[in-house]
Amino acid sequence: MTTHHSDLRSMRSTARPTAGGERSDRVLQRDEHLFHEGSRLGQAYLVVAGVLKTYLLYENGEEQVLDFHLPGDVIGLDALTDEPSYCSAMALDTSSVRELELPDPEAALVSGGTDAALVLAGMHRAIRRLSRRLHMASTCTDQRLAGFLLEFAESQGRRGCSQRQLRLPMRRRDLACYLGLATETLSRTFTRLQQQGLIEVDNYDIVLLDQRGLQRVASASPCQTRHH
Amino acid sequence: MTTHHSDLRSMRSTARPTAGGERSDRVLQRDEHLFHEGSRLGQAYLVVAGVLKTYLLYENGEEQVLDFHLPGDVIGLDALTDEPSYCSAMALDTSSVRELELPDPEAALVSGGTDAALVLAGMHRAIRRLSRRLHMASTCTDQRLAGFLLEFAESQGRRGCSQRQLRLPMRRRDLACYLGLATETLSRTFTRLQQQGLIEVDNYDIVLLDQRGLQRVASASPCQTRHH
DNA sequence: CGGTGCGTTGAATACGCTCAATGCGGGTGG
DNA sequence: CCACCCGCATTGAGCGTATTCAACGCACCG
Repeated sequence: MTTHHSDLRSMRSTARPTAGGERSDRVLQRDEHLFHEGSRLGQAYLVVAGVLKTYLLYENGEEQVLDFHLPGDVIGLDALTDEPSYCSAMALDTSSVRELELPDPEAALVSGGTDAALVLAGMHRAIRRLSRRLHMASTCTDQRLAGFLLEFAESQGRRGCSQRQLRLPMRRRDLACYLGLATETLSRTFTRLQQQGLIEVDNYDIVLLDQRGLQRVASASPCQTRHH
Repeated sequence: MTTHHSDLRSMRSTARPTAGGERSDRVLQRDEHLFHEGSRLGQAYLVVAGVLKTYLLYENGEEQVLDFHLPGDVIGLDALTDEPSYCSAMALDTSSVRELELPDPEAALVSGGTDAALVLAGMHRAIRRLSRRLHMASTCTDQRLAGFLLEFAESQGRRGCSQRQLRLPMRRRDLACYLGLATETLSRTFTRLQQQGLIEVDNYDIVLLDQRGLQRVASASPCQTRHH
């Protein structure tokens, strides 16, 4: 989970020394990965020396750095959920990390369908979502709105409603604050998508005319903007 | 914690029905708050009808909407950590929510210094940090870099190092990806802050000359940009 | 009928991005 | 030891996009 700037003090108390003394540290060379997105961790890591970054890579090659990790930080709280890691970790310089034994309570807590596991999974999902939105925040407006509409449609689908016809439950101002835009810009973006024949806008009622087209817009690389 | 689009299915299993049958739903009018930032929750809420937003308000009056919550969503997983809620929740329209009893295991799990509580607190912090960065992502470059430098200085302080003289452990490209900028823009921003006498830049070595000035830049309102 | 809230549209500006060139240090090989 | 290259940071010019400020349209309501 990439706990940000956790201090040693708090983790020491949770780290359970391996029977028989200190576990040896693992050394990473510059540009070497500690783990990759999607891998199953099994344990967290304490950064002992050096510096690492956790990051996400997107389809179009863009990279979103999530955090930098300096000595004393802990990486990979992910490991506590039974989900695969949602990000990659790479050493920016020669570094050294120590594996942390996960304390027993979590081991029990994480596996199976315990209540706590559900909560952890929920927070895990929230972090993944926020990371994705952090990246979306530096894309062009069409991309952001298209992405939102698709996601909203999907959530409507999960509720058993139409995935094509949407009724937005929020005012423009709130949606603008959600997407990080000025309301005027949001408005213009709606009409632009409409002019491209991707959606039909009638105030709060939106029809997704071309779902595939929206997908394309939502995941376009930055420079594809200028062809029209 | 604002669990995003958790479905009913998974939460029903964790909700413990109050002894003696259904708890009555609480109805919120449009623009009415369910809870405010900083308040202690004690329980989570299931959205039954209507729509709510969770959001953060910043010093300068800007608002960052974190999420919209539709029927079936759960708000306030925050309640599981013993931290006060880090965001506010407001009804965007007449809405109805149901209080969820927290299952016993968490009650025990959350209180005191259990290991699990540490982990939850860590994830909680991560979510708060990401939310903040999400908002920073739509501010001007000076603000973003100033904010980063101050935060980095503080983290250095916690490690017992100088809070004035920094040695950045990452390349420009990584920092740019972290801040959501082009490396050229980041470079220009460094020199701009230097020209303003706020910092001194020598490759990876940065000196914070005017910490208060940086604070001011970091938390400026959007239109304060154009006075110089 | 005149307010008020909200969404849209228009014009001008500012800001960050792209592409290209330059600077600079640290390697490597002749 | 020097020449050259390579990676990386910086600087410059031009451009595109989002923002700001302003006006207008429209529905709702007193």
